[in-house]
Amino acid sequence: MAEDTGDRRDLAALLHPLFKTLIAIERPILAEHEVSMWGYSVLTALADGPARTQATLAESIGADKTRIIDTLDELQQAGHILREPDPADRRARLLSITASGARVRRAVQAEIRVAEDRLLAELPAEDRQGFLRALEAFSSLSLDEISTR
Amino acid sequence: MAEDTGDRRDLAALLHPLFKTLIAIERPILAEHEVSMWGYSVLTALADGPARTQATLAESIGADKTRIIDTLDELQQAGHILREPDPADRRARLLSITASGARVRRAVQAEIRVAEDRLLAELPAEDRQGFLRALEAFSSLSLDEISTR
DNA sequence: TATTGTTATACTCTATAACTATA
DNA sequence: TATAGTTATAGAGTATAACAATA
Repeated sequence: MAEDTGDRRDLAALLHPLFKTLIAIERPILAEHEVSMWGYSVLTALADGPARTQATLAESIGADKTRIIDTLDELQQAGHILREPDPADRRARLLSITASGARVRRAVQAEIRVAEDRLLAELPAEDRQGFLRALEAFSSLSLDEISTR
Repeated sequence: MAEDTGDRRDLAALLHPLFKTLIAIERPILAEHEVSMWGYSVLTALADGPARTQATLAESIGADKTRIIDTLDELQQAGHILREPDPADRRARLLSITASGARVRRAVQAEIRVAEDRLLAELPAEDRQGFLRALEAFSSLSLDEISTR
C-alpha cells in the first residue's frame, strides 16, 4: 500500500492560493447582492435557526461579539434579519432571518456553488471526490482541540 | 458513477477552519526558530535558487515588493540570506540563502511536517490520499487565471 | 525616461478594554 | 455583581503612492 511519506510542500502553502481563489470567487457575488462576507456568514448561520443572543451567534461563526455589530446593523437595515429584545431578558437580542434574508442567502449560495463547480471541474474526477470527502472529514474533526494539543 | 452534485457547504467555509489550524500549527514552530511567516516563505523560495531582484522574489511568493523589505532586513541581519548589489546593475540586489538560512528552513519544515502528519493521521487513509492528490492537482492549476475569468 | 529598492501614508481587520443597560 | 450589547482605541497587516539611486 502506498503511504503519504513522499515529498510535498507545506499544507498551508498549498492551501493558500486555493483559499485566496475561493475568496476571489465569492467577493463579486457578495458585492452584487450587497452583503459582506460576515453578513453572508450570519445569514448562513441564521438559516439553520434563530439565535438567542448576539454573542452565541458570533461564536458559532467564529467571530467576536464586538465584530458582528456593524454587520447586524447592516443586515437589519436591509431587512434581512429580525433583531428584537428578548421579552424574558431585555438585555438579549433575539435574532432570526427574514424572507428577504433567506432569499439573498439562497441566491448567493447558488451562484457561489456554480462558480465552485466550474473550478472543481478542472480536477480529475477521482481527485475531486477525494478532495470533497477529505474536507467533509476534516470539518467533522474538532480542529481547535487538535491544533492546541 | 457517483457525481458531486450533493449538498455541501461553501468550499471557503469548509477550508477556513482547516487553514486556520495549519497556521496555528506553524506559528509556534516559526517563533521558536525566530523566523516570521514571510521570512520562512522567502527562505523556501531561495532554497530553490537565488533571485536576481527583490521584486521577482516578492512576486514568486505572492507578496508585494514593499512588503518583504522588513523581512529581508531581518533575514539578512540574522545571517540567513545574502543580499548584495548586482555588479552588472547596481540598482538590483542579488538574493541567496546562506548555510544558516538553509539549516533553519530545513529544521522548520521538518517540524511542520511532523505536526501536519499528526493532523492528517486523523483522516481515513483513502481520504488522506485523495486530499493530498487534489491539493497537488490544484497547485498545478493556474488559479489566478481561473478566478478572474 | 524607466526601473529597483525604499519610505511614508492610509485603509482594512482584528483584538482588547471600557462603558450602558438590564438582571 | 454579573451579563448582553455597544463603543472606543490601538495594533497588525496590507495596499498605494511618492521618493532616491541607478540605468
